[in-house]
Amino acid sequence: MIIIDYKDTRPIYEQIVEKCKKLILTGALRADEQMPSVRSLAMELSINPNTIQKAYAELERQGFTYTVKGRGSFVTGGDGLVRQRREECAEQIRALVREAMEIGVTREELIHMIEGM
Amino acid sequence: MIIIDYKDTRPIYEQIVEKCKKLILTGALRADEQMPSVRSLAMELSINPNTIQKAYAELERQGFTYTVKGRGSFVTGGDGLVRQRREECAEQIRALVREAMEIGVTREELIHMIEGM
DNA sequence: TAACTGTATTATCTATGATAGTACACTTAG
DNA sequence: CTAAGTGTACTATCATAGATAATACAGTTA
Repeated sequence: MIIIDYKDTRPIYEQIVEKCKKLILTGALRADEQMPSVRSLAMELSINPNTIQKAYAELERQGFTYTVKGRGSFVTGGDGLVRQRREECAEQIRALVREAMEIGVTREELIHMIEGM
Repeated sequence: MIIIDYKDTRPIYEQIVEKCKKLILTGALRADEQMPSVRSLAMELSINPNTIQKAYAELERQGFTYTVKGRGSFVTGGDGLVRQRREECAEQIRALVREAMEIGVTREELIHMIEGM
């Protein structure tokens, strides 16, 4: 289920891309499963089809989906995406940890925080 | 030193706010130290003074600086800011860790990663 | 064939960011 | 006191990105 947050400053198509990526990575949308059609999703979210198309084009560009003209958009198979996302996650965490350390947070505090989750 | 990245999609004033916050939190700009004047910084970065003013207003709104009319803008003292930023950092890390775990990364892997930094 | 897919194009509207120019009140060095 | 420096406020204008609107076309499939 996709919900648009109109208070969010980020553009709608970007929110859709991010939400779809999460659904795919968590397995909510399975490999080779068909994505909702451009028009139906636009109708469902009460937004313009062009906005959905922009989101879908970006998803395909990033390798999360593939499209067959006349048939629809489908979720890319394989776990390469998950591995890729893991690396991205790791890099983001590293960057934040670096920043935290710069202002005096210790390794121990961070580890303790993660252990307590 | 502040450098504007024109490839960055974020607005200039936002980049300036973020950079100043980092300089303050890391101690590069010390408490009660005077910030560059709106006009001089605008000149230095070759951008409009209004853009600097917008960034400075935001910095003050977030409590990072205080201003005295006719004198200038100054860095806020105290370590309340650092504590606040620590909390923000922690929350961001928690969110990322949650996401990482959703796609199968284990606590142990994360902790090992941090220990190795 | 009809109804569905994705894709492409053009035009328009809106909001945001940035610029430009000016003005005013305050502080301070001279 | 004056001049030059501060922050602040305001209006107008421009550029761009995001979103909408309305069509149109090619491919697929029941």
